[in-house]
Amino acid sequence: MSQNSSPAELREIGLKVTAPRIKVLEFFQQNPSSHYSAEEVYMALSKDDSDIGIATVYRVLTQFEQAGILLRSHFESSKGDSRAIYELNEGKHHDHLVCLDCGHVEEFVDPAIEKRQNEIAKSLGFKLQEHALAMYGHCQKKNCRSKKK
Amino acid sequence: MSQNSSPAELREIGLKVTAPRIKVLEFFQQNPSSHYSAEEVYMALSKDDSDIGIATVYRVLTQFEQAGILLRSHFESSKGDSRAIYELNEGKHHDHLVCLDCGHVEEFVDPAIEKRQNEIAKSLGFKLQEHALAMYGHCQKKNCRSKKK
DNA sequence: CTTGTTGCAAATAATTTGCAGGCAT
DNA sequence: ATGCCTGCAAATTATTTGCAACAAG
Repeated sequence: MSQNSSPAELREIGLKVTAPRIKVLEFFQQNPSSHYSAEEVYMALSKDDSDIGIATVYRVLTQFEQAGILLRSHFESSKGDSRAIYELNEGKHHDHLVCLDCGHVEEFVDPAIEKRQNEIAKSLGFKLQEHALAMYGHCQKKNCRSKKK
Repeated sequence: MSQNSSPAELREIGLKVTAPRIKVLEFFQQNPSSHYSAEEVYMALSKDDSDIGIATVYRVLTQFEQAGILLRSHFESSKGDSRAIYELNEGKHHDHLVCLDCGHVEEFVDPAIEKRQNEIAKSLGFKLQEHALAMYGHCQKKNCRSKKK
């Protein structure tokens, strides 16, 4: 049944059910709460089997983001790593804490911060629409640094 | 005297005092609390007078950022505007509130938010190093939208 | 069928780098 | 003098787009 959710979701959005779309959607559903760049999705799906072009991956990711299925972020610490990162949109808004060494991403929500943001925007005369808060630091996992490029 | 501060600062950093560097530094000093992309700095300096290459602008901006004279940020709302933005580093940390219509940038600092960030990082086992908080919304200035591209 | 979709290659956009000549010290 | 700098053009990186062949409904 979790298998069938893919085609259904796609139809609801008005997108034809094609192999590339199903593969991308399943990839994210199989790895919830994980963050991937277009290149990483492309690599993962390529190694798996058939031929799916990188351009198609970009197109599908964009369509999914516009449909609200995926969320796009950009994590840029001082040493700019300038590529978009996608994750499954599980409804609940959250911010990110990224490990500068291994790339591990923790998600979190803080009511106090959200509240202050709204107050600040209002006091400065802005109609707040969205925000992006990313914190960068060093995690303390044993396997940290493993992803270091 | 404010004129002489430029060459002095450059020497302290160990960079030779050259025309491009002086021009870029003065450009930012003449427009404090303003945010510019490499392209905008290049345009502004080109229109002014002599020939300074865009590559040199990028090199100088990078050097100034590494020297701590400038701060680099990336403002990316949903409709990704993917270019780096530089501003004079006036010592005091702050976050940004960007108008999605005219590009106007307001700076702010909120002790409550800073405090919560540290607490969150600690609770998740991270040694926090830096963070980037950008809020996006609509300002209410009369001349808003003028910068809309 | 008919229009949406895909892979490939070429095109963009932002930024970086190689190189030979110039300039600051 | 001499090594740091600069402009120009070519190279990179991330992402987008044109196009003809192809497949979903």
